[in-house]
Amino acid sequence: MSVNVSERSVRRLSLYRRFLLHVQASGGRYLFSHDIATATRTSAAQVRRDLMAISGSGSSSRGYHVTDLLKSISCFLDAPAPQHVALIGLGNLGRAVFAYFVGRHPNLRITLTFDIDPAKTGRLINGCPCHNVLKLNHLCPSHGIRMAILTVPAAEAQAVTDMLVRGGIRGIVNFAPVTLHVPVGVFVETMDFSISLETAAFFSRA
Amino acid sequence: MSVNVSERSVRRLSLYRRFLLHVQASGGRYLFSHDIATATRTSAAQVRRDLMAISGSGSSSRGYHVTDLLKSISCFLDAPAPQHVALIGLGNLGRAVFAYFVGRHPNLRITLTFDIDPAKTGRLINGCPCHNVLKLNHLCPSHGIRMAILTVPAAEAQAVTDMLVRGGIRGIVNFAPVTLHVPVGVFVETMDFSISLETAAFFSRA
DNA sequence: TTCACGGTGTGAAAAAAATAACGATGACAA
DNA sequence: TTGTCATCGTTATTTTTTTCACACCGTGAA
Ligand SMILES: NC(=O)c1ccc[n+]([C@@H]2O[C@H](COP(=O)([O-])OP(=O)(O)OC[C@H]3O[C@@H](n4cnc5c(N)ncnc54)[C@H](O)[C@@H]3O)[C@@H](O)[C@H]2O)c1
Ligand SMILES: NC(=O)c1ccc[n+]([C@@H]2O[C@H](COP(=O)([O-])OP(=O)(O)OC[C@H]3O[C@@H](n4cnc5c(N)ncnc54)[C@H](O)[C@@H]3O)[C@@H](O)[C@H]2O)c1
Repeated sequence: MSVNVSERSVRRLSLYRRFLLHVQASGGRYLFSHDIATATRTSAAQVRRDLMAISGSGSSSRGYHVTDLLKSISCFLDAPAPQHVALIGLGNLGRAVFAYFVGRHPNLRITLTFDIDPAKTGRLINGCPCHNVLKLNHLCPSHGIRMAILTVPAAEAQAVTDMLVRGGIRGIVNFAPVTLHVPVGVFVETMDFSISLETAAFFSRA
Repeated sequence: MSVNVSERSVRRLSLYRRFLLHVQASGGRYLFSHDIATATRTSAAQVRRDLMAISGSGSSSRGYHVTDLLKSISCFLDAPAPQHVALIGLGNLGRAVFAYFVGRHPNLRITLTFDIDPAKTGRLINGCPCHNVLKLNHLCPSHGIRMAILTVPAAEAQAVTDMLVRGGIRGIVNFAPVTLHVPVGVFVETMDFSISLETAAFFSRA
């Protein structure tokens, strides 16, 4: 399934899908590769190449059929059944992310949250139970959770990551400004605001 | 200054710096390229190559002198004087980002904020004035602001971006889940939570 | 002193990614 | 029908990025 498709390509496919959903919502039926390209800031050749990899086929005269293409991309990107996600750390950012998340990702579902603060554990957050982080090892496997969103303080992030890995998590979206160390086979995506900021600062002067 | 240094290299240099600051704080004095490499999940050759580009030189017996290297990297990455930054959109995320930002980036300073909600404009947020977004065109140039952090709803992001560009902004860190269109010479870094999430979801199954 | 060792700096090689090129296809106008 | 045209799918080429390889250097032991 994931054979021969690079990380960058997956990221672009996800972008294409978002654009296609907008087009579909506003009634568009067909798109050319260069339409998708300009909307997502890439090249027509790149779009065709990415779509080739997932065998989303278009017609040379009308282009790509929006709904069909959406189906192809979603079939490729999404798991057959919704994936369960754990959220660790219900501070400012964790709660904001949870609120943002809800309703936006039909194929992903935050089913458990964890914190270490007794004021937060044992309650429901957005209708979702919050457990003590020590139960992570136990609860993630039993709930079939393979993905986590990490919004704990930087100093705690590696320790929590180790727990997540032991609990069988294979994909982590990390908001803490640290480089996480994980075994091969575990995917980490760090949303590093500081690095992005410094990078933008640098190139704003270039 | 920025000649011959790729975006990826800048990003890594920023990571190296963060690690070096930790090492410095805990009293470390020298590091080998492979130390930096393992800490930042890259290779020793990559580290040496990146550092070569900014002429941060090390000794073959002791490695790199932490403080000297920090100086070299900071001299390369940072502007001679602190850069001024505007923050647009003081909702949940905007306020969280502002709080996070404070004290963390000595060489960057959020000097103005903007919103469209009359309940927010005209006040001080963290001691920083919040103006109506319509004044953006006028105030950014007069305050020497060349960078912006964008935390407005997705539907507003492009319109606000257009204002920012007209106001002379050259670097944008965008949190809205949209692909922004800007003229060449303007750098956009989109912190795209949805795309990162979907990418992690994909590779957690790979 | 002399040698072995482990590291740096850097050109060469390899790998990965993006771009360009081009035959094939179908729509449409003449 | 026939020719033109724009776009697709795919292969080839170019560019970018990473990794490899190795000469050279400073240190410490013999
Ligand atoms: N706030 C932002 O805008 C922002 C921006 C970028 C990055 N970040 C990063 O995101 C992370 C969270 O930021 P925040 O502002 O929400 O911080 P916060 O202090 O508000 O929240 C942290 C939460 O994690 C919990 N926690 C602490 N240790 C834990 C552990 N071992 N296990 C489980 N839960 C634990 C705390 O109880 C708290 O609820 C930090 O790493 C921060 O650097 C935040
Ligand atoms: N909350 C999250 O965790 C999260 C995560 C990822 C991405 N995002 C994105 O970040 C952005 C902000 O999210 P939020 O949760 O803070 O939303 P929010 O609605 O709480 O805040 C948006 C703010 O922008 C202001 N605003 C609206 N239109 C404006 C305009 N034209 N000019 C200036 N200001 C304007 C509003 O008054 C409000 O203060 C959204 O694009 C969202 O998709 C949020």
